[in-house]
Amino acid sequence: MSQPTKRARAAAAASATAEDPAREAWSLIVRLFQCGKASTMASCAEFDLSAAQAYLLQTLDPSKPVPMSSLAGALSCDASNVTGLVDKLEARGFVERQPDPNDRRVKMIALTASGKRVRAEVVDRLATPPASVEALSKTDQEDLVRILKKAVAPPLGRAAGAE
Amino acid sequence: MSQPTKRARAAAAASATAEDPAREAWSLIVRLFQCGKASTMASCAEFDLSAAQAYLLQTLDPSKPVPMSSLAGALSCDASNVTGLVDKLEARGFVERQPDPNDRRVKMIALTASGKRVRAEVVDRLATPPASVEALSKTDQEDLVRILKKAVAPPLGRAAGAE
DNA sequence: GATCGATATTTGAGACTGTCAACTATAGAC
DNA sequence: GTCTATAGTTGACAGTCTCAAATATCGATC
Repeated sequence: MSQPTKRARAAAAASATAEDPAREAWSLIVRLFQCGKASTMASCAEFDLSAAQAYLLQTLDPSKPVPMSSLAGALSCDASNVTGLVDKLEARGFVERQPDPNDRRVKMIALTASGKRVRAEVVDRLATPPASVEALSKTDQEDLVRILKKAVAPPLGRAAGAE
Repeated sequence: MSQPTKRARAAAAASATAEDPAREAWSLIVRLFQCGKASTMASCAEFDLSAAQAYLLQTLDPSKPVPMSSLAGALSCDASNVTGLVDKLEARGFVERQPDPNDRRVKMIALTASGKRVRAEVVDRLATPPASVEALSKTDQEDLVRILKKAVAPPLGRAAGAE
């Protein structure tokens, strides 16, 4: 802790620019997510779902089918990727492709009855936080929720107030 | 909101059990991370690195080589996976395998000079938060940092106070 | 110091994710 | 009707990741 040259530069980068709390917060969120990854994967495995499949399932609104293109948008991935994921979930009877009466090009993806059941379980299971989050004080947890709510976009169906 | 049966169950699961702030916080963190994923991938692409490669680079401590098994632990993935990632980074001259004088089985992964440079840039770039985080008030950002710091494990080298 | 069971790393096979480019079918405009 | 744009699918390919099997080395034991 004595040569400002290399040492300081490395330290500043390592701690992700301490002068900007937004950058630091983001780095911490990424790290936290990463440290929960193992448990997330394990949860998915319990349902014989890959992370991508589970996330797609989670993204679906049980009460409202969405076109595949919307899914591609929500998952920020290529449309052709969604085709493959839906194929697998459809093969297991969790989702089905429905025609859109207004546009015969689009296929609406809807959860089946069994899909809704599984989705509910998956969502519940994936919400299980790593121990380090559980260990925070109730106050910290509530503050976290309050702040994070401002920072996340609303899920697929809800357009900030619509229902 | 009238039939407690299906409706309530689905709603409770969908909002990630509002009664437990830890669960809700975790769900929000996952969502937030996901919404920053696209930008993260783009940042990695700028350096011609995959997300996994960038993350491995980021995990390395510029001042201290670590055995591959530690990396596997830190990335929570199989050791054989680390072999492949290190192969690619080594081919580009960012890391090198060094012998461990104490145990000839282990290979210590060290950043090269160019690897240290790239790592610093990558770390800096990946710390760039999505707009929604940037948009939070300074107070919220600082609270976030304060709380999140308690919830993340220290990085590879630092054993909670050692240096 | 030879042997045995554990550990670090590598290799190869195989599943899955994800991208791109090409294709089909349909929509909407002119 | 013809043209251009869009939704979804397909096939080729790169990358990640896991598992099981191999190799080298360690540490302890006889």
